[in-house]
Amino acid sequence: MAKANKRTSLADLAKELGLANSTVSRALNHASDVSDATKAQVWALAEKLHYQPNSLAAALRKGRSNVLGVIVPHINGAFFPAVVHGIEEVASKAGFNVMICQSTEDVDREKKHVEALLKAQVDGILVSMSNTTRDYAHFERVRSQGTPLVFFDRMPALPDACGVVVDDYLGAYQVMEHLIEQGCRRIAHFAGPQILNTTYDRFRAYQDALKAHGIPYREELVVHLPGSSTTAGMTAMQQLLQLPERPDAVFSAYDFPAGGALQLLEDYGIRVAEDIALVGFSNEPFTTMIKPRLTSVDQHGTLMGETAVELFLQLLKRAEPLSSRRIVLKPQLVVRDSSLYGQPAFHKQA
Amino acid sequence: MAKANKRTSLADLAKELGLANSTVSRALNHASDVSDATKAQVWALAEKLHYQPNSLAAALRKGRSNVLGVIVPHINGAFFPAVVHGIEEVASKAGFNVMICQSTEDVDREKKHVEALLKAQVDGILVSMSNTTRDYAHFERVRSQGTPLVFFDRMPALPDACGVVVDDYLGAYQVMEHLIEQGCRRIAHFAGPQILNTTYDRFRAYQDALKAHGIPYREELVVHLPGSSTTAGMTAMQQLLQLPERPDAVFSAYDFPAGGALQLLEDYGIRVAEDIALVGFSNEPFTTMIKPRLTSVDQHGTLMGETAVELFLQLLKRAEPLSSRRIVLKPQLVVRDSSLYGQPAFHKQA
DNA sequence: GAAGTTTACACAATGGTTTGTGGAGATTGG
DNA sequence: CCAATCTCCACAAACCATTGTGTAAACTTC
Repeated sequence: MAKANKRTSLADLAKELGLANSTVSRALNHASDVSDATKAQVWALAEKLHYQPNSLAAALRKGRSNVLGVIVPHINGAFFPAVVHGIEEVASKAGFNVMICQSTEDVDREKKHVEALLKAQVDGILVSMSNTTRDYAHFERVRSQGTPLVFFDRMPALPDACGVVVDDYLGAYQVMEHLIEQGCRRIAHFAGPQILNTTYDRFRAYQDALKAHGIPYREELVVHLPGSSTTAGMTAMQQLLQLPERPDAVFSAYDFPAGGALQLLEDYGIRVAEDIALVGFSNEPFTTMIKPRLTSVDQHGTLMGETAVELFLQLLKRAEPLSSRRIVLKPQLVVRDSSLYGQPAFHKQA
Repeated sequence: MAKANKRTSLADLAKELGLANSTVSRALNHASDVSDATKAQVWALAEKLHYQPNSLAAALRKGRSNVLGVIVPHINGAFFPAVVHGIEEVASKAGFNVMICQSTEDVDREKKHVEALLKAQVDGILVSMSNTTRDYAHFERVRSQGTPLVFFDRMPALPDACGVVVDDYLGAYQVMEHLIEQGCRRIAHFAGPQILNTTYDRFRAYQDALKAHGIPYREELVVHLPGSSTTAGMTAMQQLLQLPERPDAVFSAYDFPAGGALQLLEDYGIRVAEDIALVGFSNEPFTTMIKPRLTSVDQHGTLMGETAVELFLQLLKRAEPLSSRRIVLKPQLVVRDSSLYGQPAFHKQA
């Protein structure tokens, strides 16, 4: 009665049955070249001994681990969790395990995680870049090894990069057209880090939309946020309120700062929607809970995660030089009370 | 100029340098029994050839994968993402990769994920049970294999189960005492599934607190939620409003239903806080964004994740029969406007 | 009934690393 | 100068499953 903690291996089954390892393996897997009788024997014993195949050994031999690596900047807010949700859903269905890492917006940790995932022989890596990533050498390494690499949401400006993003430019442009349609003319912008394609595109759309509608671009109406927190939005709003002339709308690159601005405006007795329109970006759950409900842009996080995995699966099939594919999802402008300029937003009747 | 896509292995280094595999291995690892000169040689060549150790092979040989499996019911809301955040943080720091799975509240998927993780030779499993889990055979299997098993938040009623939970009973009891202190006497409860220790404890505390303060328990004031959504809370509130006598407080086992109730009450012109106190549970981000701000209970999700990993690391060290340890975190009642019964909650000045 | 095909399995190599053992050469001590 | 000790490294087994090849026996076919 020793420890006997050792898991039963395929070889144990073989020895017990007087078969060769290969026969047992074939009996358990593709199962050609082995009689139904022995198949039954093998399966019965496997069941009885609680045999569990060792994925590591199989992966080592087959050169395929069925593990998918994922690197996200963080797991805060609603967006990235939604993406992870979608990723896990589809990956799991396709027989893949998901290894998750967060870079915490730190390129060094991002690099380390890439290394660790490659060492773990993952079959592919899904990554949304940190906002401190400047060079892409660590990503090049992945591709040069032949490991499928799929970006999502935040992707580098490389011509041959695969990924799935949402059309931030379009989403932001729609926001702007909506605001202009509402009669807003002094539209302010809370900008995110310009190094990221996402927030950069939102800013670009802000500028282009102004231009297209003959509205002059005023630098003083753009506040670069230090983060995406509520308080960041409050101080940004405070800054705007100190201008000689108040903006009549604010388009924030994130939802939480918009929420902060909303709170601050309330404290100042300035009525959101009636006096100043407010729009966020991301469609966080709280946007439907607050008063007035916040107009925002949905990024389809779950769909993005699902699509990213499907793209990965495609890359995995073809051993070809990984044709660069970029899938662009359409964002959805969700108009709610906060952007209906000039109209009383509170107590709108059902 | 063939494909040459093959990654360079330890054996390649050995051959190139005319050394034995063992020497190269020792040079790269603990590095005793090998001269500094050859160590340098090995490292130099490893660098030059971009050698990346194959974790799978190492894990297979060492019987240790440095992978931690995590099973969560889902990745929605703020709580579970926070836990995952904490888990990844500490696990990563300890040199572990994290494999994440969601059961989607489906015990069958939970079982499959347990199987998959064991096959993947994970060094331990962290799990928060699905609400459809009735028997714990699949968990017993894990422990019988000697794989450390740590529950978090939702754990089974087994005497020898390890895990980290928050004291839901205490949190809920504090909610009740707070409400009673505010003068509430007809306190309603939105109850979660009674199969889960968490929501069961919240309900139990609700009952006990009433009893302790000589307030009769009224069955009609308890609504069992079909889910934890906003709409679930709205219909539950609607149901309560049809009672001959209105409750003067609602303690919801989740935040979102409380938010839904708040919206419904507003539609009916019933003032939250003034006319009816409202308390949720989980301290979702939206609780601070809405008006009135929602009183809630913080579950310290991130801390829970961190603690769970630390508990796992302890279990991993000792090969002993895994002493059952249950770590209980203190929840934090966060009193905000919505529960200040009788007081006007809106426009409270700063 | 001989030649050719199929069936069902065994043998052995393979994947990449770790680790116990052993041994040649260099060093030290008496 | 010989024995004892150390250094530094090689050899080979082990981890566990997969897979190409080889080979008996059973079967088909004319």
